[in-house]
Amino acid sequence: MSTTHFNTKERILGAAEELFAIHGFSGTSLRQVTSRADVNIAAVNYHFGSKENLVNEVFRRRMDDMSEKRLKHLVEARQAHPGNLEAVLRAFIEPPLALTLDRQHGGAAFVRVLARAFAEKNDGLRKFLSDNYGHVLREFAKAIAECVSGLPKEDLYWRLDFVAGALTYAMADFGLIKRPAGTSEKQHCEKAAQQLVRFAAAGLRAG
Amino acid sequence: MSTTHFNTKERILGAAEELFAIHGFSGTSLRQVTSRADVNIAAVNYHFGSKENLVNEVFRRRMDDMSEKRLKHLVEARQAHPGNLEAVLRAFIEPPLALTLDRQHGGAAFVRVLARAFAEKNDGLRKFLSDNYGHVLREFAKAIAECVSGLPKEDLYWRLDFVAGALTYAMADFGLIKRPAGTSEKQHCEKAAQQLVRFAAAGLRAG
DNA sequence: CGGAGCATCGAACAAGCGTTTGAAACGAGG
DNA sequence: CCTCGTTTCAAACGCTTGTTCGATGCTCCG
Repeated sequence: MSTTHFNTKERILGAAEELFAIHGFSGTSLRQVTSRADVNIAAVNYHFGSKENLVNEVFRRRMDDMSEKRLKHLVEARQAHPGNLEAVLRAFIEPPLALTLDRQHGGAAFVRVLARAFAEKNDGLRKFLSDNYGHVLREFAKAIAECVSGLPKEDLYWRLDFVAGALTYAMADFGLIKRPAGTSEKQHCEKAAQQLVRFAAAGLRAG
Repeated sequence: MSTTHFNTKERILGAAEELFAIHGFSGTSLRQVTSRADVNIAAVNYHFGSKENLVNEVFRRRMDDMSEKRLKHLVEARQAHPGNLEAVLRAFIEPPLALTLDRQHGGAAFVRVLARAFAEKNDGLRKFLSDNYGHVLREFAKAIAECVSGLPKEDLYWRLDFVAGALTYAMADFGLIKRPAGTSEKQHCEKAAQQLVRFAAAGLRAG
């Protein structure tokens, strides 16, 4: 069998993801991982070869899925609402934010792992991400440029970075905003997406 | 004497700051720190008591200064340009961005340490920051509310988080933007500030 | 000179780290 | 039934971690 939650490999990936989100990569020991996964310590090196390799696999498992979703949404958005900036931004913002809700499959933990990956000056990891998923960002840059006519390329790149930063913050719920008691997690996530789309659209259109 | 770069305590703080920026808190060993500071390993626990305490001191040394600068700029901005959103944003954005230039005193390293602090789920550290410097953020929230009339409090807080996220990203130069070959570091920093102020102002004013 | 007090030193501590080992358990196919 | 390849296991590997220790050097004051 391949991807049930009950084989050793998947259990290790899940536990590692959760612990990396909380304590960081170097702050998480393999013994913590294997203990949470209820698995022998030697299983990590048997299945993944090394700790560094485990880190990479934790990323690959989610990033592939997320990038695919983003690009699919982008295509749909450009067909359904040609030239509409908000639609493009939703395609960029909603897939990662939706992961926040995916508590069952551990997606919630992954968004923090992702945020952390950018803070860590881990060059190997950053190169891995840039090499494998950089084309997604470039695709969105093109789409946005078509929606905001007359925006110089330099300004566009600056603002795309700002949007990415704001998104990262929102995903990892750093900051001031905490989910109010009355609202569900789903509502909170939709609120975040809606707020960010409005903010980012206005920022990208700035004169 | 108190704050020269040549006594043991300051050398440790400086080395720790640089290494924390590169390898993170748990990724940096005290032996790396003391080796770079050219100091005996026991000096850390003698002067700071523990590694955790050293981390806090690394923050306190810079944050006090930065918060003071931000609030001072804010007061000046409100006097010189009452009701002007861009002026308020400059007071918020420029002090941390200016640290990027302060390579001589290690400020450049600190901005990365700061970015990392938010990614690390280190609750002790986050509480420390929120307790000691939360009032600064609240002060800016008030000032911005006065500049953008009719903006609901909820929207304001969301957008403040987005600005903070974008700023963090810009400071640590994650993202796409890299300094072009022809421009000085100072020019690049001013460009970042100008771009971010324009972007954030438009975002905050979004209808 | 002599002792007090602070700072620094090399050396050691127990604990935890990532990784490796060799043997035991397992299910499938001859 | 027995063997083969795969997976899991307890135990140990050598090494690094944060921290502590007692001794040594230093400076200042009586």
